[in-house]
Amino acid sequence: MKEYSEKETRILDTAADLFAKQPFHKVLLSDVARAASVGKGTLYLYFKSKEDLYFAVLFRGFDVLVDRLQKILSDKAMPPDEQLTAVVRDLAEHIYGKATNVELLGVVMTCPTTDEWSQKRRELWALIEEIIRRGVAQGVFEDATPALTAKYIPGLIRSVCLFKPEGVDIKTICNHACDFVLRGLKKA
Amino acid sequence: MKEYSEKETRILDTAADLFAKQPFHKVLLSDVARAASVGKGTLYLYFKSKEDLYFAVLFRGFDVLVDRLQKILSDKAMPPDEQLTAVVRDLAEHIYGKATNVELLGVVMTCPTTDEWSQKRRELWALIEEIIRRGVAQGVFEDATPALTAKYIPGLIRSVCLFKPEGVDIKTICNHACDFVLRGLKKA
Amino acid sequence: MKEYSEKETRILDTAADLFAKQPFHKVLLSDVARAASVGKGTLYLYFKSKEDLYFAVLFRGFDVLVDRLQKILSDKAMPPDEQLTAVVRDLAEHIYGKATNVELLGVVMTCPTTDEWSQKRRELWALIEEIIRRGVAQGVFEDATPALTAKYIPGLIRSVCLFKPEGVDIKTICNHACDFVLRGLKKA
Amino acid sequence: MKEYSEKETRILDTAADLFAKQPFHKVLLSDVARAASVGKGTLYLYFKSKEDLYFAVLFRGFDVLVDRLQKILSDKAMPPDEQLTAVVRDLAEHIYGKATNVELLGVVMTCPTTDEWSQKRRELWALIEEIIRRGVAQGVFEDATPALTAKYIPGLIRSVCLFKPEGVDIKTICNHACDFVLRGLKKA
DNA sequence: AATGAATGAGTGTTCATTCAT
DNA sequence: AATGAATGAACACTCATTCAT
Repeated sequence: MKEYSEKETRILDTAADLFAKQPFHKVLLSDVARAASVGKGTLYLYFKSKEDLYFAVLFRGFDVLVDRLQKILSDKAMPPDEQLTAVVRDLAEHIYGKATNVELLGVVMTCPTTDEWSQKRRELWALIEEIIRRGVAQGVFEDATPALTAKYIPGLIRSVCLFKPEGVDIKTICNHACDFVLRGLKKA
Repeated sequence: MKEYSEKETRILDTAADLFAKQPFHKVLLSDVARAASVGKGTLYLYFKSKEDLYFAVLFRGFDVLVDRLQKILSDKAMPPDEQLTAVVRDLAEHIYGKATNVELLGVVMTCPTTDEWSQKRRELWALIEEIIRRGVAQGVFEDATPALTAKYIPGLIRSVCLFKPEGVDIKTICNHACDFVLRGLKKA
Repeated sequence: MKEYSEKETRILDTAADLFAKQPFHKVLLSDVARAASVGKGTLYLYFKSKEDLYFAVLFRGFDVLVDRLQKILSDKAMPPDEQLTAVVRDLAEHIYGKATNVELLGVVMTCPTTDEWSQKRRELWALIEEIIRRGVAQGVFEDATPALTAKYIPGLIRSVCLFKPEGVDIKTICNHACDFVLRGLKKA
Repeated sequence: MKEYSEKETRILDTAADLFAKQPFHKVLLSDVARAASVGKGTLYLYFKSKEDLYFAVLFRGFDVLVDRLQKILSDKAMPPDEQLTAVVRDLAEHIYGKATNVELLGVVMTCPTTDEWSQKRRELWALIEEIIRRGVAQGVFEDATPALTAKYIPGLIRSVCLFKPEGVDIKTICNHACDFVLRGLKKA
């Protein structure tokens, strides 16, 4: 997990909030500065450019998410299907909780091509793949291509959150998404 | 299906191309005009603003897509699981084929709130829901909430396309996505 | 008096109306065209440019005004003080009646330097000067510099109209302006 | 009197100069910026828009003028006819001195309807009216409607300046204008 | 003669970025 | 380190003018 100073954190929080509400080009750095209670120049002490700030926001969100999921995986006592359920639930809650994070999972997977990003992406996929493999090994799951399946589960969750019908609450959504994923994996 | 004049079509094609390659704020209207071989002012004869043009591009892509899928649905002789497979495959190929279309399904579902858009969104969902319902009626599918499932299938496809691992070709992707969706629906 | 074709007249009327309501740069030729029920291109059949149209509007108004006043002057039976009263009254009513004409008398006197304009300006001044001179000759007026006085009487009227206090009607305004002018001229 | 920062003053001076030489739509903000030795963006730190700058220029000129005239009024020792002469002379010199100021008195009285403007206008009129009233009280002037007379004296001066014949100098103009005004007011 | 779709030079305005304090 | 006034490159958008019909 990357570390951030107190001021960096405040800036990132503010920016995350604003980028979540509007597209990139409608977010003004002066708004970010004002909302974060720092001078406009201060932003440039921490981030090279507007784009740099944008990606920093996304990366931090992604980093936090992956870290959380890794904690689930490390609980070796939990059976794979429960782990997967927990991961799905956590992904859903995380995305659902902060509007930024919806956009996040959309861009995150494609745009930035630095090592930092590739690595983090691989961590997420590896983590899900690992759960599926364990499930297959234990005879709970059936999946010929766990690597592939792992890759679109995050997107599936994102979709479920984005396209949820009005009036359906987060619990219901989670349950349905879990069912859907598990039905696609559980051994007959 | 909305109709477009020859010149409108040329502008939309050009803009679609450019918006696919760069984010909104990096696309210049002067570039669009030059590439479409029209004067800059001409853009404004057909579209109120840059944003208007952007959404028009997205809408047209969406419109085309939905229209194509409706043709599949109207073939009453085709069994529901084949219809769903065809829809998934078509969605995947459409998205995969043009970079704009990836962005499309992301934005399309959330941003614009005009009647035109809501209506088109509903058409897409209704269409998929209808296939699932037929499948359930014929005892091929099992799904307690077809309306909900219908809502995230498009997102699922998008994810599969976005997150596809390097070097895997479109056919494989489609097949896997179809399997996944069908396993989630087929009656045991 | 310059002659204008039926269509030219319609364009000038419309333009006069619009230029009266807004400053030059806020009047669009497309608005003029629409309001005059002619094509935009048609304007250019009659006027070389936007500026040309603008000055044509002003000139016509000026021309009409001067022509009307000359009719007063030509009535040799009328005593000079009555003539002056009539001139003042006519100027006031003319300006008051159409908003364009207020602006008109402001610009008219300074801007255009063509022969056509200089000539028309001189006609107006000559006409008033002539009345004053007659008055002086008949011992009704007293004025050492009738040429100078003639030059600012039109402006005075304009001021009276522009700066009239709310709720005072045109008749009152005219009377007051007449009094003021006559007091400045009448022999003690 | 409104206060202006050093930079604001420089911008206003420059703009006043340019607006005096050309009509509004021919003055480019980039020219104003260059001539004032500031960045184009700086203009927008002080003025909301081009129009705002324009009116600010006019207002400052008006403000300066009224302030100067109020100094004349406050000299209680000066008899009313001398005060009026001084006011007329000052108005004339002010207008005559800067081309902007001609435009100024034309627009100033009608266009802007903000409180700031109405108030300043009222100050000017009140000031002249007060002089007339004093004159009437002292038996020097005769005027049934001082409020009305006050309203068109500024316009009269403007006319005298605008319509002055070629080759007549400012002194002569002033004298004539003073005579004219005083003849209209002096008790027989 | 009449039109109005098409044009693109021209301009007001914005906003990321810098730098003197 | 922190600031925010100043900047000017960059861009969306306008609108007088043209010209094919």
